[in-house]
Amino acid sequence: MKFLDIGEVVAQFGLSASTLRYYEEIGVIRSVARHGLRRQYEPQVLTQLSLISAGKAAGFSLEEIGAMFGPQGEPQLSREAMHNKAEELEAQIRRLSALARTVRHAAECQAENQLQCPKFRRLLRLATRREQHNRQSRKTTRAS
Amino acid sequence: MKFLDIGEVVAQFGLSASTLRYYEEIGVIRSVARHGLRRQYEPQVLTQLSLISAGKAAGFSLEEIGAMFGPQGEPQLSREAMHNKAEELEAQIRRLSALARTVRHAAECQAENQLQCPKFRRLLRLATRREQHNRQSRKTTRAS
DNA sequence: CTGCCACTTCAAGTTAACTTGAGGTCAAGC
DNA sequence: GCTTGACCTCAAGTTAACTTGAAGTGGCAG
Repeated sequence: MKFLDIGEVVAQFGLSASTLRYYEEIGVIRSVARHGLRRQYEPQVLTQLSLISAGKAAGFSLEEIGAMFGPQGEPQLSREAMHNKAEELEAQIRRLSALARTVRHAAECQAENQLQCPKFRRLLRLATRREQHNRQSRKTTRAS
Repeated sequence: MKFLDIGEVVAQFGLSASTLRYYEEIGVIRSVARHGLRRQYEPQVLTQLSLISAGKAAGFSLEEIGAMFGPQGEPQLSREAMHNKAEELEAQIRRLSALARTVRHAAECQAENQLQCPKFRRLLRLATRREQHNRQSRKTTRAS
């Protein structure tokens, strides 16, 4: 088994070394050994970092993401939990799609002020509907 | 013209009063008058808050969002800028869709450890591709 | 006219997600 | 065997986005 030095992970994935150490400190990734002082990572960690980065882009906090992995770094979610996550993602996608349509319309709309355009307002209402239950209301600490 | 008290905005939109004051302080919304000490908002502000909340859900910072409004609170983006925003949103949507598909697959996949499943890894690579140019690399301050 | 209470300001605190800096370690190449 | 440089630790700093708390103000119901 060939392990990866932190520098190799940095080179291959593009996050800074301090970020990787931070991720390890809060438990979202782990190193499997030391070479002298130096952390050694399994090549798997690159896949895991992809997962983390995708999760972050989807609006999950590192804490939430960390909870999705088992002690050995394997994704550990029940089928039901995963279906739930997929639901959340799809809801988020619907909202973003509505927003994208809204922005497209605004770009083409003739009204000099978009807030006056009824179609814009209707689209906007759609884009914002049912947002209460997502990142916004949880903890109210930052949202997104 | 009927103006809204901060409490009415809170009641109708669901953000806290301190958040509204904060938004005003950093310039993403504005109040148009005072009644005694009390801020008075135009009803328009509700639409604007929808826009802000949608933008946040899409991963824009309040600073970026603030830059999308003119001094009177009207959305002020060139057609080109709006098309660009729409592109960004659609790229984000594609990534989220790939992620959602990945999660769905993981939920149904028979492999006991998803990281071993080749389809999962391929989906994951798709979900993460070309992510460099988004929120991640800007300022590196928080990402997501 | 009095009191209440929904607002106000301003300073300081909080949380997540990192970064920075100072000072230390150690394997590998010369 | 010495130096070098890539790593290490630990504490403290930073930024965005808010929240909290203390102390004050003023319209309006009674």
